[in-house]
Amino acid sequence: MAAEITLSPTSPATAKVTVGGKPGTALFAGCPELIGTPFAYDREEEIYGEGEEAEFVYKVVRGAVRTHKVLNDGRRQITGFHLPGDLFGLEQGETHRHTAEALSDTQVVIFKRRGIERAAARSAEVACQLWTMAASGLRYAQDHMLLLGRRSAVERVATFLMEVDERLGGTSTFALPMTRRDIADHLGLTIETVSRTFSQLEEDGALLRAGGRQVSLRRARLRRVVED
Amino acid sequence: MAAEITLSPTSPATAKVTVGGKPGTALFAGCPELIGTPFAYDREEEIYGEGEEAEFVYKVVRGAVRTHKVLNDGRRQITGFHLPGDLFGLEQGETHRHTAEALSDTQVVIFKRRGIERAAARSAEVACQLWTMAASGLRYAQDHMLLLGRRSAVERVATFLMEVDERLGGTSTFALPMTRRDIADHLGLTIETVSRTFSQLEEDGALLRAGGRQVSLRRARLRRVVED
DNA sequence: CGTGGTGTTGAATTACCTCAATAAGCGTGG
DNA sequence: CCACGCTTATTGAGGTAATTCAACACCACG
Repeated sequence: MAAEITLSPTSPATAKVTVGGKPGTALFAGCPELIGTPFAYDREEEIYGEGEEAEFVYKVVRGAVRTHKVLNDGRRQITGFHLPGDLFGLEQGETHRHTAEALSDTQVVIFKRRGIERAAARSAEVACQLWTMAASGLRYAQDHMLLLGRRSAVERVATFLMEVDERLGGTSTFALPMTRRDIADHLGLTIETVSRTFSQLEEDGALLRAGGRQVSLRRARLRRVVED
Repeated sequence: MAAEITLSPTSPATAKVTVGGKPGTALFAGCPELIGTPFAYDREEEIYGEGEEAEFVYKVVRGAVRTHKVLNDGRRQITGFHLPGDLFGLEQGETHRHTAEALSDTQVVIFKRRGIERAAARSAEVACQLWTMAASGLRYAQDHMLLLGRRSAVERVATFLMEVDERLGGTSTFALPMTRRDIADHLGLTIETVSRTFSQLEEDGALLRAGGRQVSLRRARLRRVVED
């Protein structure tokens, strides 16, 4: 499980890439020195561990990543899933506050944190972008606090499915990139409860399943489950 | 409960104050135009509501504030308590994403959000401070996600007590500034469970109580309850 | 002294968990 | 293409931590 792999991101990939964000809003705009290096991880490979020095910042190109925290007895809380286009691993402070692992074979582009910080110290525009990213992470975390603190199992799962759908393009038919365990550890439930809840939602006609991961949502019904 | 009070913070308090943060790290340093206006709220008074335009940013001077989110059926999650020295209400985006209310009679200093944003657009230093604040909020929220998703009632209450103690100065004897309901709604529990857990912790010798709010912690014991 | 808000305690209920068995995917190699 | 083994997912039965409902105690304040 804990694949102890030492990254040496300085050696590989010679092709450097300047990386923009979503069309229009280039990431770290106007900072030519902030170029990213492509990098890849295998399924279940650790990208960085909690407590390690935060040397890099990552942007998902293909695949998916989870970040989590663990208690010493193994209880785990997944704080976020990161899909193509998402940035993760951006800390201020010297160390990572959680662990990141690839859900599947994943390509990322990495940036040196120091470089970003130096750019932010000079450019108000870059610094504002960092603020924006932290703020949107904060919004997500606060919404999730409400979910974890006050919502029932069905509500959690329904909310989660709609969220993933949206982030995957909103086609309402897709393959979940994560296991039941990952979902459970994100929603503060057990795998069994997640599984049962999927079954229940299917019975209620709120979704269709094909082979575990593949789902097709009836969004209106799901929305009625969450109702707020 | 929902005291609908219209604030007109433009009219009152003539005494303007420039406000620094913790000693050494002045808040919005080097920005003389960012001065705060003192303002006060009564116990249980709403400071701003979810969805309202985010016109001001607030810094607690005396008293205490809670910020929360609600579901339409009334379930509530308190996302944070704000004690003297803390900043709250800082959004990026036009509207507040939660409601803020005074726990007790509270004095704050308010800043115009636009002013701060304008300063950030010009000064990398100010922008970096905004990033820092958002990032520390994010760290808190992520720790709290772990608590809400994976910890038992005793662990939640014990963690909470140690946190409040620390933020109040770490004397381990203090009066909780919030009700059982507030604590419950912060920890994702019911008032009864919080109450029972206090009793249990007292039996276990992890704390002493005097009249509901007043507590005296045996920190070593509490730490053993949380254990990690 | 009442009165209303706040906190505690008890008894019964329940949503979710734990333990355990079975089934369904899925990659590998014959 | 099927058999095999391994991982992942589903389902059932029983247990439990936390909730719900309800009664009572405690102040603070008129």
